[in-house]
Amino acid sequence: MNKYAPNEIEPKWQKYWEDNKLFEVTEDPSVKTQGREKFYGLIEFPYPSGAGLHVGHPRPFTAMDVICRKKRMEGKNVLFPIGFDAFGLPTENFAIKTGRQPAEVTAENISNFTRQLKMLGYSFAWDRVVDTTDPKYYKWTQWIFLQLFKHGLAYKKAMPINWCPSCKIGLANEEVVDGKCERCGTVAEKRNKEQWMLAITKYADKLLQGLENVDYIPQAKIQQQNWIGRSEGINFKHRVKDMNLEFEVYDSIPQTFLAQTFVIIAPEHPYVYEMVRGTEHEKKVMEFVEKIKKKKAGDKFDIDSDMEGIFTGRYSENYLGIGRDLPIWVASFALMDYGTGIVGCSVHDERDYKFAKMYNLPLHPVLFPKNKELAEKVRGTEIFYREPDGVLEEPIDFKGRKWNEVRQDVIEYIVNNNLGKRAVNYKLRDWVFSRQRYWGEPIPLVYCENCKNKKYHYVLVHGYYDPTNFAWLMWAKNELEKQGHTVDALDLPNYKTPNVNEQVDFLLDKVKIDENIVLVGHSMGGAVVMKLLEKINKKVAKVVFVDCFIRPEFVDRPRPDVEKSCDWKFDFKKLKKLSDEFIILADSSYGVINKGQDREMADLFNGKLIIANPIETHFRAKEEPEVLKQLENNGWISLPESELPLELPKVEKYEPTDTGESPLAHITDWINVACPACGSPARRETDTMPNWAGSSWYFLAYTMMKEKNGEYVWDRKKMDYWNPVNWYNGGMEHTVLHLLYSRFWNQFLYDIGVVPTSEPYKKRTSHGMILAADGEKMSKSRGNVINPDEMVEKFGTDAFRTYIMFMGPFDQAVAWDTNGVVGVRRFLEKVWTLQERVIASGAKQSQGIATSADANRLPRNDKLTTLLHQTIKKVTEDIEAMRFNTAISQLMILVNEMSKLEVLSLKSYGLCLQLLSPFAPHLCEEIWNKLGNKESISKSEWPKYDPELAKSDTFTLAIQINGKLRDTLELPADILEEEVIKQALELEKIKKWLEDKEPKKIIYIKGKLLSIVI
RNA sequence: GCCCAGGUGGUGAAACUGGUAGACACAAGGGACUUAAAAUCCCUCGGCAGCAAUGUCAUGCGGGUUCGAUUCCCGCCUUGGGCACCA
Repeated sequence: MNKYAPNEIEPKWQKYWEDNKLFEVTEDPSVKTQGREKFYGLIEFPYPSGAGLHVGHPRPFTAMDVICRKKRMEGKNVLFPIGFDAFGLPTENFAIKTGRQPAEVTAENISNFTRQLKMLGYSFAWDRVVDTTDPKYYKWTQWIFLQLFKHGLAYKKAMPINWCPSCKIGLANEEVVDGKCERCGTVAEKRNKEQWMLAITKYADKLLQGLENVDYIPQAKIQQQNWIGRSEGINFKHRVKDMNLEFEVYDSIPQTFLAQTFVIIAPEHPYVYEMVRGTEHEKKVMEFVEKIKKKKAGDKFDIDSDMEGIFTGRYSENYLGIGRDLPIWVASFALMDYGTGIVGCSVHDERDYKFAKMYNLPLHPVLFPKNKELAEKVRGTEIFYREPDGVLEEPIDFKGRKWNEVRQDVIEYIVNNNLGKRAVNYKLRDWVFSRQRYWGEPIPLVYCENCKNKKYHYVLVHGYYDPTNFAWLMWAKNELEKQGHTVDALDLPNYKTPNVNEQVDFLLDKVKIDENIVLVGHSMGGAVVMKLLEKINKKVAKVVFVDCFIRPEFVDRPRPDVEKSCDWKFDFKKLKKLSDEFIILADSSYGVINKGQDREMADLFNGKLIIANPIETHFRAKEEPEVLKQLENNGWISLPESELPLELPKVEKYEPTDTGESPLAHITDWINVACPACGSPARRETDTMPNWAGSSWYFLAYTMMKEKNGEYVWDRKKMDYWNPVNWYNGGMEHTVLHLLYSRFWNQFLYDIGVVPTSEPYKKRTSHGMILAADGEKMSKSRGNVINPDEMVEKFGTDAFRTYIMFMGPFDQAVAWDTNGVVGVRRFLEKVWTLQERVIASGAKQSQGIATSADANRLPRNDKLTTLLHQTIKKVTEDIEAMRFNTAISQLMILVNEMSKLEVLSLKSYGLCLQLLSPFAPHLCEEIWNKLGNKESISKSEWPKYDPELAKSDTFTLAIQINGKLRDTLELPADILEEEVIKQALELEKIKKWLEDKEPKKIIYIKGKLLSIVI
């Protein structure tokens, strides 16, 4: 027998796998995959840093490799891909320092990572490798962004960024240490900059609901839910005394509404100035506002310890009609972007309480009024009542009633009595998508002044029973006219008993239709717009449908007049060609038009679907800003899809410009382009996308068809076969943001019909970090990084992999211990040495080895057979549950037992190798081959255990007296309870402990324990 | 501060669903083989008391539920992850 030489056998088998394309897979059901279930295992693709792979990476990679190797042996068609998430700060900062091209550095890093990953023997489908910085890849990242833009989910907003006045560069949060620039130590400032935002908040509910049907580890689900932070509360209406000003106050704990004694408003709120303008309070209040704004802009602002406020001099008049006026304060801890930016305060909130104490504001510890109606409804009301102005010091006794029951009752009461209306709020904020950096995907948009200033003629068409002065039409007309457009918003004839054709003729008579027209229909007005278009058959600039329908089906009540108003037959093929832009605006509450018609219309027109939260159901309010937003043109024009990818141009300097724009702003040839819409001079967007972008859809890229030239083709058939991902493992540090962002993109892509499922990942698990030997995080600066190259060189890949799986529970952080690798290497040596005993058994090497079917033919009543079957069971179950450490310890127990035997059957040894092969694939391939098998062990069938053979025929009974272990007893497995008790009570030790006392109670846990109480 | 997850021998840890706490390894000590070393094999290995049998304490700390708690409940201490421009 040769010595175990991993450095010889490992490269040999890696080459064999690669040459034979063993882990490349096809999704063509007609070829190899017939009748086989697919399995898509995914790991978070690495960021190819210059430092190379460190031992933290292999933990999740090895885990998923073990799972995938096992699934393959179980007969699944397994896709296990790999790629590189290569855009981002570290490479860019390296480029700035060294003056090298980021693309060049990235290519080097990727090639080093590839070498290391191959060295570790992973069964990756290397033919599908992706690189987010490859223009062929980011073509689709840009394409997805354009879809988001076209569907109204990308918008610009002024947001503060960190800015170093000395380096003249925008800083990432990470680069600001103690409020100072990481590189030069200058105090960082905040600067306001227009940024592209993605409206992830519009998906808040979907992202929440989607969690119900996925199998994520509980922490991940909870973290996602908490991050989205949905709360259902009440918006209370307030009126400012002596002013014509009303506002709404959002309260997520409306149970306490009557205890409110003051109102606070966020310093940034525009109403603050309104309220104090021209009063004696103006100067002081506005100074305070400025001070807080500055404080908040700094890094150190702490919402709780920096609490302060100032009285505005204003009162909320006759609060909720109960005859009390509440003082209105501006306070540092009121947040503009949560709720309405105005908070009603009571003693029941810790912050409010602290604030009230600080400024000596009155407190009413009243939960409910002595209101007869409510008292009857909420049984036991009096127990919640306290005298006004008495400060509540002790907790409230709810006498068994649950907070939530009380809450629902109170909410109902408030709504029924018109004191406020239901409102939902989320903690989730929109996603800041712009980066003023070089090394990211360019945002494929162009800003065109000419398009922005272009004037249109708007035709606003109202619906059934909606005189124009009731809905938003007159308001929108006014707003659009202010912007210099011309508008027709006419009252249609006979709108109470409408005839669509009559209305169309009426409009044709009054309005000249040409390419400069924007048609806007509200509700039934949509039908008028469609019939009008059909009749004139001329192209218009834009068509907007505001909660329209193509069939008169209603959610709330039937409308026979509407049903009769036209034939409800439209030529969508023809209509579709009559404008380049169709916008379908739907009411998210679906209070009038049923869900589904919006999607259908968007499909029929190939239009942009926007699901909005109108101020009133069905957009009945006088002012609907979302409608106006869709009508306005902000000058941002998307590149035609055919011009993608928009490639990153090469630049000389990677530093941003002094103005805070990205380095791309230096390149005038690149920036100045002809507007794709009108041809006049326009400017490209110079911001790039964040690192999150490329990683928000990479799991789809793996399943896209990649052509010989590396071009990706969005092939639905292939995507439908592989998606969703069956099992996604990643770090806990990614369970909030990355997971949420990629779920958002996937849900959006599902909504526009280009991916098969709304949720991208069926199952999500997480691994713990590998720490350095000193228990600290591994980092270059600490100098405690362990390099896998060195480990593989010393101990071999198999020992390295097996140790990583053995070192501790997979989901917890563990410190690296090189000594531990020694122990595992010893174990593998033992496995290798066992070959001798197989040969000694007389088995011929040529005869081949056991398959799982043969396992049942192992001798019965043999201790090793029982252990072998127990091991098959345990290893199979443990891998599935990611309990790799105990799977390996079980294999160690098996191998220790085998080592004690003089002769080992070929069958037993073969089974042992199969079970070990996912962890130590090279070693097992080598021995498997030496034993005479022609095919790779990965092609063999995963062993199955026989439950009968896995059972032992005896067990050890533990005997407790008063909960303490006093003796044990070896008994046959099938013994009856009476016999157990009889035998136990006869034991000398037990007799001694009982001292002739009669047991009060005897509890028998079958096959385990007997508990005697005296 | 807020959200999430941990805390068991000298070390990494194990313990199914509330049922013998410390499996499997590492380190350490002792022994066998060897001229010697490496490798391998055997033994010991949570604390305290005891020659031993055995007893007793012990799963971050304090309480509770239970015949029985590392496991469930309440309070506290502590370590790690995330907190929106690191990825």
